Amino acid sequence: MTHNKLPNVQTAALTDPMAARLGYQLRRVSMLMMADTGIRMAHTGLRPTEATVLLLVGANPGCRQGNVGEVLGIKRANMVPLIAGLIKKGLLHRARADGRSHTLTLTPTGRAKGSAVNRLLDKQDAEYQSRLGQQPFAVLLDALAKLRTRGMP
Amino acid sequence: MTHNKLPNVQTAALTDPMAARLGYQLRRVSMLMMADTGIRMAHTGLRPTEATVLLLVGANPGCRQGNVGEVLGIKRANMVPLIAGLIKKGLLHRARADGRSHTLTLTPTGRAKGSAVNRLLDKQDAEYQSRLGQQPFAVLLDALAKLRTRGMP
DNA sequence: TATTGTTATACTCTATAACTATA
DNA sequence: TATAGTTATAGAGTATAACAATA
Repeated sequence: MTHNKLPNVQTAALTDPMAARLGYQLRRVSMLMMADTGIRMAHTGLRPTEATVLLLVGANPGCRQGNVGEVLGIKRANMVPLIAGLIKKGLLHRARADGRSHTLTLTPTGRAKGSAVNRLLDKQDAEYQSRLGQQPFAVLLDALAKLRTRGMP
Repeated sequence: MTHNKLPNVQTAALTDPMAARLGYQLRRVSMLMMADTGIRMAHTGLRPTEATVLLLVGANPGCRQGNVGEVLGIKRANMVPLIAGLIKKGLLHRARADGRSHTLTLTPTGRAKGSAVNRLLDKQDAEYQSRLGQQPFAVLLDALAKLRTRGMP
């Protein structure tokens, strides 16, 4: 055989010591799926994080801004530009609850976007579920929920 | 009852429409676990990303820089400061393979750090496994592997 | 011409500390 | 005094485009 290319340390597939690491695999898959979500919702003009805020406010009209951040794990300081952006896009309406707290509601446009996002996520989850199989998909979601509640330190 | 605090829309626990969304839960859990990993390895002076590079090089002495990035999903451009940092810390040794490619190996110090990181990750995974149960833990890892290979678009 | 590493730069999301004003 | 929102700023990680040197 001429041009026999024996695998050497340079060209061989590397052994991946992370393959069995839960944290690493969670991160890689999470990033892949997040990127996929981002592409799927690009036409809405929303990024994944903005979309979650939109959906949460849609499900809880009149909720307070700080409460949204609490539920989504977004720090108060980081909520400010996020909310401002959604208001600027005409998707969110902010009103004073009392002198220091704000109340959030979707505008009609925001509700429409929210529905579009929900349909899109339904489709995405359906695709992933059919890839994994219904039962492993359910086990996966259940395991993730357990890891969130039965407290990470 | 004086001071009867009836739950209202402001103080009530919000309904979370993301609860059943795979992508969202993956992201939240991934971030929690990543942060936990970061805390556990803080004393090594390494961040999680640096640690993965260290472990991969440790398992594949003499591998090329670009190949490491490929396996870990890190772009070439972002590998540069990452590798430079590890060399500066005395953990990594870089040599020329040919005029354009570099070869990476761990220094003795790097090997020691790698072992420490591996022990630490073993412990972490063991803890999470005992929280979830052995079987769901295995199903979880398997599902994640499937989601990575049976290609995300 | 394609590959390897590099530079420069921008973007997303997150983290921290300090400030204002209200309760 | 504690809370809600805000400002400013830093950081980690990622992404893209363009370049030099080499194969």
